[in-house]
Amino acid sequence: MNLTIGKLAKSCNVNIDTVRYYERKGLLLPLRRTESGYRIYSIDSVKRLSFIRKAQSLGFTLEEIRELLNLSELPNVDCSDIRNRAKEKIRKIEKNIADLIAIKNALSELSKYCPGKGKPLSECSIFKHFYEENKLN
Amino acid sequence: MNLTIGKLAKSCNVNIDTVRYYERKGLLLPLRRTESGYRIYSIDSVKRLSFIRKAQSLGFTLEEIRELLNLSELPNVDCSDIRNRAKEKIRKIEKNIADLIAIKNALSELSKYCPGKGKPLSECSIFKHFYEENKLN
DNA sequence: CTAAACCTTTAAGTATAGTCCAAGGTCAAG
DNA sequence: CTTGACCTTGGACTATACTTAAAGGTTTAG
Repeated sequence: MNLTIGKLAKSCNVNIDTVRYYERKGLLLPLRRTESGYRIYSIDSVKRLSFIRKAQSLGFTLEEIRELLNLSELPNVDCSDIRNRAKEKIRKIEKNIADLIAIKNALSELSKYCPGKGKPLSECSIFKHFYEENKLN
Repeated sequence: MNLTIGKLAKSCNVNIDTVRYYERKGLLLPLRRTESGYRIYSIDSVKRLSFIRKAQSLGFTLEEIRELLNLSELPNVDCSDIRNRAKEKIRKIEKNIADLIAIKNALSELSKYCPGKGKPLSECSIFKHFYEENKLN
C-alpha cells in the first residue's frame, strides 16, 4: 500500500507543499523514489504525518515534534521519556497562560478606570498608562 | 529638547534598529532631519516610543498599536473608543487563554494514562493518541 | 495519442518583530 | 586634524510554519 505525495497529503488533509516542507525539515522522509523521481510513501508515513498534525494541535512545535519522533526511534526509550516531554510542554503552556492572564488583568484594571463615553483621551486611564514616564532610565 | 536616534533609543531602552523599524512601519516618525540627514526627535517621540513599548507589553501587536495611535489623532475620539479597543483585545486574549487551557487539559489527560517508567512506547497513551487513525477522511 | 492530472525543482513570498552588517558620511573632543 | 563615537542606507538574516510561483517532466484515463 504505497502512496504518492498527493495521496498522502490528501489522506491527512494536509497541503502537498506542507509535506515537502516537513521533508526539508527532516520530519517525514519518503520510503523511496520512483525512477522518475516521484516520492513514494508507505502507510507508516500516513501514521507519521498524522502524528505530526495531532502533536501540533496539542501545541507542540515542529522542533519539539522532531524530538519526540527522534526519541521514539532510540533504543531503551520508555513511556516515562515521552511523559516527561509532555509534562515539560504542559509547564510551558502553563507559563504561557499565566503570562496572558497577567496581561489580561492589567488591561482589565486599566479599562476599569477609563471614564468612557464623552471623555477626552487626556482622561483615559489606558492612554495615561501608555504615556507614563519610563522608570527604566 | 531634541534628540538624535541613539538618544531616543537609549531613553526607552530600545535597540536603535528597532526605532528605524518602527519608522518603516509608520509608527514613529522623526520630527525632522538635519541637513546631513540625521533624524531629530522631540520629547513627544519619547512618549510615543514609550507608548508603543507599554502597549506591546500588554499584548498589543504593532498593527493594533498603530490603530490606537491613529485613533488618538482623530478628532471627536473619546475614551470609549479606546476602551472598546481594550475590551476587544481582552476578548482576544481570553480566547487565546481558553485555547491554551483546552490544549493543556488534553495533554494532561493523555499523560495521566501513560504507564510511565519501564513501559514500552507501544503502551504510551500519548503516542497512541498521536498515531490514531485520522477521522477526517 | 492526447489531455488532464499529477509530479519535480528552486526560489521567493507571507506574517511578526525585529537584529545585524557593511560601507561610508558626520560630529565633537583633544 | 585626527580619532572615536555617532549617524546614514540598503540589504540580508533570525524564528516559525507554511504557501505560491514558474517551468517543466510523468502518468493515467479516454
